[in-house]
Amino acid sequence: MARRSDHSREELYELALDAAAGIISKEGYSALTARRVATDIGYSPGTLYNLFANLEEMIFHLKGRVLDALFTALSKKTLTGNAEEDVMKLFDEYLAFFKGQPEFRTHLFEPMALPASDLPDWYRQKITNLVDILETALAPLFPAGTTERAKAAHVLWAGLYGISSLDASGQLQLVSKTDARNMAKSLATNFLAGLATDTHSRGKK
Amino acid sequence: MARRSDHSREELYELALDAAAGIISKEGYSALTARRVATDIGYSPGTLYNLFANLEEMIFHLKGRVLDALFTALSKKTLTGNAEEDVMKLFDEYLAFFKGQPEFRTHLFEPMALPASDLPDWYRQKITNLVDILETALAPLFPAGTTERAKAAHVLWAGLYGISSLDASGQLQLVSKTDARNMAKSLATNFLAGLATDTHSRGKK
DNA sequence: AATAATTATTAAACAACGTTCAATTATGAT
DNA sequence: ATCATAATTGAACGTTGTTTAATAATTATT
Repeated sequence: MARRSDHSREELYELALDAAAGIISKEGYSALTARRVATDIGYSPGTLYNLFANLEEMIFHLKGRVLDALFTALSKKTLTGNAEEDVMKLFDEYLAFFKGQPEFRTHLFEPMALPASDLPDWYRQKITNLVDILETALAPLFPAGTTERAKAAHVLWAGLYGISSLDASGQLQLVSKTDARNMAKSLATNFLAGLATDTHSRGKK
Repeated sequence: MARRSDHSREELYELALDAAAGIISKEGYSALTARRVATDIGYSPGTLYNLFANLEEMIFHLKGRVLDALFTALSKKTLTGNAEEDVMKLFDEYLAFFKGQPEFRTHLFEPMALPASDLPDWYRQKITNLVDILETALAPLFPAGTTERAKAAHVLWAGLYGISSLDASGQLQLVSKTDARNMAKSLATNFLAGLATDTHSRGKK
């Protein structure tokens, strides 16, 4: 019942998130409890409440970490200038990132069940950064900074999110034999081909 | 501490799911507890465990109900034979279905966090039925029963799921001003246009 | 250097949760 | 009428998230 100073506040923060991630990947999301994290880092549950407002906030910060890690993975990819090829490159990396870690995909990559206005700026920014990578891959197809480009990036982002979501939950294999990569490729190819026809011929309907 | 027979097993089942849905829509998902449902239907918590193995299973059945309701809503739409128009009709109905009920979309339309092989057949069937509606709308574009048609339906389904997911969590408004319907339209239009080019010209790469 | 203020840490407690179970009583079968 | 079966319950168990008063280490002030 005393002060310790074995770790700084920042160290404690990292320690807690490390422990939380380890628990989830080794024993599943349901094993993640405040007491368990506290035990694993050698502190009492109360200490966690000095770092985070509550468990939910701790998990929220863990989600932030996942966004960071995905950003790092996607950033490593070098783009060729061929939009379709580059989009597919990013799609592949995205799917690979979560492969073998369905627990992370299922529980740490979901949107919050909260009004978006309550999302802190640092979290919004992490998402924006991710979508921006995709938008960059679309640069060859659009003049810079157009709303069309942003919109296309968002549709691709949301579409891939959906594919990855159904894949992680095993729902893809329910109905079709098509795997996630196959579907992602179909999305990228056809959506981009469709964009091309839009740009060229304006007299559709 | 006695037997009652005020309601049959089936009535009790419906009563419980009614109560659960009411609690969620009125007070949010976090208010949904076994004790609360029991209180609302005038039984003790133990009775719920005579109906369902556990709370999770009860929620699972509630999810089945949501799938049924969505199926009913989508089935009412009459298709015109114009694929793009019909797909958009279905997309609109889908988005409208969850509008104003984000709690349902967020918590009762998520894939399970379980191995797909554990999903009971009745649940798989409900999902299949939904995707089949979408596949029907693609009939004008493909010979019946082709894997291409099924695949296209699944990509559209997953894509819409992603859009609706990010929308429900408010993440769409985070980065762009494009709303869900707008994005759904972009997905439908461009993906279908892309499909058309695929069918016609086979000499891409 | 001594004292005061602040901060980190903890053990213990609280209320609420999911779930189980022995006891009890109504129903259905013999 | 009797027996078996099934439904219902209250009470209990273990666990959870969270709060709090007490305690001791650090930091600030003099």
